[in-house]
Amino acid sequence: MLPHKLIEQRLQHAVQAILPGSDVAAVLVRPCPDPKFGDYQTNALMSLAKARKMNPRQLAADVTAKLDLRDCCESVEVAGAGFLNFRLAPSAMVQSLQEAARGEHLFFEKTVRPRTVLVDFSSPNVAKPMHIGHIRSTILGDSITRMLRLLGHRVITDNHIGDWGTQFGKLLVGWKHHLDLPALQIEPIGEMDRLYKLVNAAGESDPAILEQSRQELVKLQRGDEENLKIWREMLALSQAQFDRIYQRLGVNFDKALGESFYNSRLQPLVRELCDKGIARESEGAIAVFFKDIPHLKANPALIQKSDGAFNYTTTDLATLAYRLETWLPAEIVYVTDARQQLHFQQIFAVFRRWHPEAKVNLTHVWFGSILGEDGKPFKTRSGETIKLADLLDEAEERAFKVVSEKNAELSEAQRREIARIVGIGAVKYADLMSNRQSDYVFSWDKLLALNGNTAPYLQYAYTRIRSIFRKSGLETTGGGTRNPRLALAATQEIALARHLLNFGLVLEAAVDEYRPNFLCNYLFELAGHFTSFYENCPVLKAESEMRANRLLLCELTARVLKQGFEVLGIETAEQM
RNA sequence: GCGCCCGUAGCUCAGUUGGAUAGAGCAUCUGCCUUCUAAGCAGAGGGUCCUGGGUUCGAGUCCCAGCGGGCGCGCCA
Repeated sequence: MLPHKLIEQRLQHAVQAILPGSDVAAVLVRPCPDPKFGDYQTNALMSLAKARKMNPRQLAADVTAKLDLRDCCESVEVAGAGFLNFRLAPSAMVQSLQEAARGEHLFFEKTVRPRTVLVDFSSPNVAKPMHIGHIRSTILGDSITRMLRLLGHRVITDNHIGDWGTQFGKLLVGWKHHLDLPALQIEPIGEMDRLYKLVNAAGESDPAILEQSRQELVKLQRGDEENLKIWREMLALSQAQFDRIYQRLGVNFDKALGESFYNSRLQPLVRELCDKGIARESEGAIAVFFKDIPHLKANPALIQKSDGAFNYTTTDLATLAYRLETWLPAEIVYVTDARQQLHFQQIFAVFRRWHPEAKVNLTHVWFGSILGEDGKPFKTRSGETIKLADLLDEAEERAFKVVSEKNAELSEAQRREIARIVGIGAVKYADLMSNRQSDYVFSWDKLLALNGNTAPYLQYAYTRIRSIFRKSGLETTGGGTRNPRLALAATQEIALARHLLNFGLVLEAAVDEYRPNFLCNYLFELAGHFTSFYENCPVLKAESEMRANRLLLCELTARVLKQGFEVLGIETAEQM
């Protein structure tokens, strides 16, 4: 068991003994903010004492007296207002490193309570280019999925593609009257996008075109063969585009049930909500009102428009119900931008009335916008939305220039591959490293910077380790079990080892709050500890035992970095 | 008008159940490449955490009010 888990467990038992019946779930340890205090601390005893009007230092002393941590801690001390500081015994730290070296763990443990989680993210639209607005959802959703799976949860990813709706009326008019077939073959998305914009603009000055679009839409919805055929072709062309982007990003979905999949469920759903008295007619539409929910009081949810058509609230409700009956998830996570908060509050509120018995957790993991360096929504110079494919191309191109400068002796193919890993990694990392709820300013110079909290800096730390192993002629240390006398002496060695031990702690926090940036910060600090070690502690030039110890630290650091990157969806290169 | 979010170093941002002396990168300044990749390291300066109250042993974090900014608010998604 990892040392901090062991401490936590014993601590909870001790608290239970001193304060029978108290809720010890919140009695947790975390790394000390400053190593001078120790390795781990708990401040939970202060709040327990407060709630009981006890003397916090006395409580801490009483708990300490009940604690036996001689096998893993050098000292346990009461400090300050009632902190309890734990300093690990060097042997406990070494033991943990050796377990990791033997492959018994990588400083994290799988959950003891695996749950089924459905993650809904990305959701691009048919016949439109994927753009900058899709990137955060895609990358955050993918990383959240990877982290959950690493900790042993069962995850189903479902891409809720926008493949139905009023835009198809205009698209059909465009396709039938203005289609440029050669252009469609070369650049299908661009052509469909052009058709939509063309008809949309024409409709603004000519009501007849709008009427024509409505007619085509109605025909499609009624199952007209010709329109369905065109619609299916638009879907296939779009899916090919999505697949190319997802392949570049290394993102996979278990399911891609678009909005159209739920068409047949919408009318029955509205009828059921009306029959149950949850929804009612209002100004010609069908709406759900929330008189009893203060912040939704002024915001009823429309589930059927006055013209009889359904909207995305209807579809989302049908989708939610389908997912629940199909996969029985304990939780459904929606990864979308902040502007949809009200929408999801409405969806969740309607759903709770509709299925009050359902135990499922519904979570809206929302995120802020990507801004340009002028602080306004990120656009091209001409004011167009930035296409995702172009963004990725530019990232690779810029990375290629840097790699070529720094490492001109590598072959072009090698430099291209490194540029791909660094460029895509940099775009992803920039998105994941900031608090997802803040807007962030997109800057090529910052995300491809070679220092600071960036993908290239972290990837570089990894290549330095790999370089040591190449030079040593060893692939790895071979597990390090042949070095039972592992001892850490230099302060940089100890700082690095201590940080390695906290990987799992951080991973759990990142998953609990769906905040990959916790993991990014951890990896940045790990890379910092490593480079500091690298500068001060020669590895290959060290004498036999010290050399083996240092090689082991290198190997474990590389493994944690690689594993950390992997759950962020970022690749590593052997050299840069 | 109502609701949500934000305001931390010159700039861009972190800040984990409220917790110990508020951190990082950039920029500025000072050192370090006959030594495992200097895409690096070591160090320095730089703060009324928007303002004012409150709760608390303890507030950047919680509550209230105000100022400033972003976003959302029935037939788009």
